[in-house]
Amino acid sequence: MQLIRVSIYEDNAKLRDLLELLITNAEGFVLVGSHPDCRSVESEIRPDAPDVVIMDIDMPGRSGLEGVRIVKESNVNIRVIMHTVFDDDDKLFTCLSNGADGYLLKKDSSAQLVRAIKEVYDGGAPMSPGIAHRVLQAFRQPKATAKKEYNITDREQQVLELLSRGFSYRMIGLEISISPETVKKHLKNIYQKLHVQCGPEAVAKAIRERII
Amino acid sequence: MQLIRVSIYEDNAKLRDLLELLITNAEGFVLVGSHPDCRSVESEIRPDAPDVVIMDIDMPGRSGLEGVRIVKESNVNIRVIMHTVFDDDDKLFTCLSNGADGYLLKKDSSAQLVRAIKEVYDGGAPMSPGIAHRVLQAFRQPKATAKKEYNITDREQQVLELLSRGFSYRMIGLEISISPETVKKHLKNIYQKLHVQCGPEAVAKAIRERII
DNA sequence: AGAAGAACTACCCAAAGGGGTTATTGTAAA
DNA sequence: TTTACAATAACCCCTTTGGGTAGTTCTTCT
Repeated sequence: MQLIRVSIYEDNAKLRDLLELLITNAEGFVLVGSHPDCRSVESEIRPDAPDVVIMDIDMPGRSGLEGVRIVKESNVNIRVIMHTVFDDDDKLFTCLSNGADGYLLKKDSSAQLVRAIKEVYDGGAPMSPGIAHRVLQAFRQPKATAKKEYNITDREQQVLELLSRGFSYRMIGLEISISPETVKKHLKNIYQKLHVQCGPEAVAKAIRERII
Repeated sequence: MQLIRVSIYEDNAKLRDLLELLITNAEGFVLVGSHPDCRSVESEIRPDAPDVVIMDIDMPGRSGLEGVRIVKESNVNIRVIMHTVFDDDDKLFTCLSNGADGYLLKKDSSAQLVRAIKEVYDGGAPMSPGIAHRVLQAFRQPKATAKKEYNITDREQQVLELLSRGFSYRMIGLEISISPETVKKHLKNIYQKLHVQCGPEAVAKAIRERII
């Protein structure tokens, strides 16, 4: 069986030593790199040639948020597991959009970390339970929530939707068989309800709040 | 320790029996319901009062896609684990947006299912490795991809971004210190490149294609 | 029964948007 | 060195947008 090549990025020397020990002694792994920060990731990643990178987020000079992006840009096949104390949404989703393949909290056990490395190597996406839950929650449709929040009526939503598809007031009126003046009135109400000034801003807000 | 109340929705009688047996014999669980389809979820969910629901997707009459939505509408605190042979993206993401808390494939082992029930009850989000990977991939930013696709320049992107925030041509010009006429010129080019007719449509497309 | 609000229409008017055209400058690729 | 194109700016001209105001009808809630 092929050994899994693991590289570590972790600024805390004690924890880094611990991780080194863990990887070195675990069955099936070989430690190919261990670095205190991401300042030279670009030049380290080629000689290390890891299969899996364990990446802390909070490091001096250059954070793991950038680190994961750079590693993934150099080679998408390298799996990156974030390993951090942070569990705030901002950092989490930044990591994910930058290409992280897993997200573990430092409070998780060594055994879990070892399992996670195997899992990510096999094409999985290991996450701490709470993290996984937050990720799934991001897919939940607030649905009518935002629409209700702003008191947008069905008709207003329909007008907004047509506006976002490039229809002029006149065309919207023809499409849903009302006067362009009424279309205008609906939009005036929409702008008030969404607290925006104009069409483009309304469309942007409506899309971002999932109203349309 | 509190027993975890589990309810099953599975049309295959053999598998349903197997699941019943599994739940009944596993430590810490109590089986409170077992149904061959979702046709009467609304009326079953109250008397069953489950903590966790195991839900197949492909069932006669009403699919688990609707099932999970209905369960979650009745009570968001009930955790729902999808349990299916399907692993196509469409069904997966429909489940998630309908509120599923976990997603296991039937090829996974009984032990994994038992672990998953405990995990979801504790606020986690158990997923088969391949599923978790697909979920994370959905967060990956195509980033500059769409921008490149349409040949949108940095300046054009910047103008578009300000437009989406409700700035008029004049205000955009003041903001980035160029003439409003130049702003107009940039937008004319943007509309051509994005194949749209007007501001609202451009903003809608730019957001949906992740250009801004 | 009365109040509230959604949906509808209309008019005035000023500001903004958007198509077409032309032209200069700087930078980067061929 | 030519060529291409991003970024800049300006002009004409017409359409569209959006604020203000005022009013009708219909449904729904109290």
